[in-house]
Amino acid sequence: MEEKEISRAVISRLPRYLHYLGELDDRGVERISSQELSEQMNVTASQIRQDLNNFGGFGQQGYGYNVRFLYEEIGKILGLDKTHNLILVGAGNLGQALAGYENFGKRGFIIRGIFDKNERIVGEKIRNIPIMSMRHMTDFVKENNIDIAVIAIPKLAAVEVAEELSTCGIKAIWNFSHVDLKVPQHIVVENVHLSESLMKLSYNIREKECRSEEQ
Amino acid sequence: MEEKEISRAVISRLPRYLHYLGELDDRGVERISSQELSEQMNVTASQIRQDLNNFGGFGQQGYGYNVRFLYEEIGKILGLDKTHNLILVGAGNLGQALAGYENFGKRGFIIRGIFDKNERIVGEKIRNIPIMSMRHMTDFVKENNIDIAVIAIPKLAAVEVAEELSTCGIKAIWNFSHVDLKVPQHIVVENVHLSESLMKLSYNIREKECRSEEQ
DNA sequence: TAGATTGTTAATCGATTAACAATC
DNA sequence: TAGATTGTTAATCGATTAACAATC
Repeated sequence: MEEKEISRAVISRLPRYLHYLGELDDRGVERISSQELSEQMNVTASQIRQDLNNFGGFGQQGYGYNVRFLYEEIGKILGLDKTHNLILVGAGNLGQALAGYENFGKRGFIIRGIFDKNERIVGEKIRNIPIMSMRHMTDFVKENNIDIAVIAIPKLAAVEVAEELSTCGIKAIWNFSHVDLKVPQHIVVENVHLSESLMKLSYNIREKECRSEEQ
Repeated sequence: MEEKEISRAVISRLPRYLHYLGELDDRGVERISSQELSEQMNVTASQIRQDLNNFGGFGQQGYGYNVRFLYEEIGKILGLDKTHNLILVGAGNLGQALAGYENFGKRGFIIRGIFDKNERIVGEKIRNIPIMSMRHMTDFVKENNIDIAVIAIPKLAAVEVAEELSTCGIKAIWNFSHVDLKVPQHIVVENVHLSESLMKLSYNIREKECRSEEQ
């Protein structure tokens, strides 16, 4: 639909707009100006208007933005108006944590099946979702219209699983393993590298200490 | 130590350099040029050299970089040469997953205690780390030289906990709750907002579909 | 109509890439 | 010394901010 490619930076701010608009809506706020929103979110009003105008004019001069309307439009931009079928690969601690997240379901991300290489837990259920054998993963993906695979297994296994998934029509991989997966271009990969996040935190501690010592 | 502020973008690439250098070292590679590394990592050689030279000259003209040496220097920059004492707030699925991550310990991030508001599990242990009552959290932080608190609880509780933590000498918060915490300036906050990551993924699926339809 | 606030263009700022002199 | 590759300066590109005309 859209012509020009929209920058990563803009996209990564959309969920945060959605979040704040959702809260405003919950509090019964009907309209908001870019100025007000910018103060709450600690960004510039100009940035908000620029970001939104990548996707169209959602506001009205002299009025601002309708909170509910903007919330829903951003939801649509992010594809939250559609249901996504997920599988979860890896029923370890992290996998279980992800399976337990109720928010995902609310946003239309539904886990349809869990796969684990440990045959002893195959047949069990987590949150009423069956754990199945890895052998059946690709067939399950094909037969159940699965869009997204969540990879929550160690990195060596992750590389193999990503390869298998590449061949069976998956659209995206949400990767929690600490490795850069190589997949065909038509598959989207979104990485959550927790240890990288923790290292950034560590850097910032050190940096802040140095700074305060200087003074 | 360093004079000029180093940009977020640079910092967020350091863990990835570390990762690749670690793998090279494991494979016994002794030296590497920015050119070679750039090909493996899918970035420009120029960017690698620019990034590194924010922190000093780690290479040698005509030779390149010593893998082991660079690995350790980046580790130091990221503060991985020091041990960090952590507490984990929230012993739910996510908390347990985080407690189980052996990689963190290897990098010097040691979880010293777990806190949960569910008094029934207080006294139990996860990976040999005791679960304690929330009432004792601030004292524990003070007495055990805790630098980092990992917040893995729902957002309402998270806001309160962050406030408590602000008063007892914590240096940083690793925040997994879906809320922007407001803490004093001297405290570092690093957010892991999983639902935002999933929304970005969702956007990219939609975007890629539109693009392929166009052709 | 007057006031407010958007949408959008122009200016600025910062980050990335290219180029090359320095040097191992 | 010749070749390679860094460290660093300059050029380009992109993203953010400022400004303001359009318009509700």
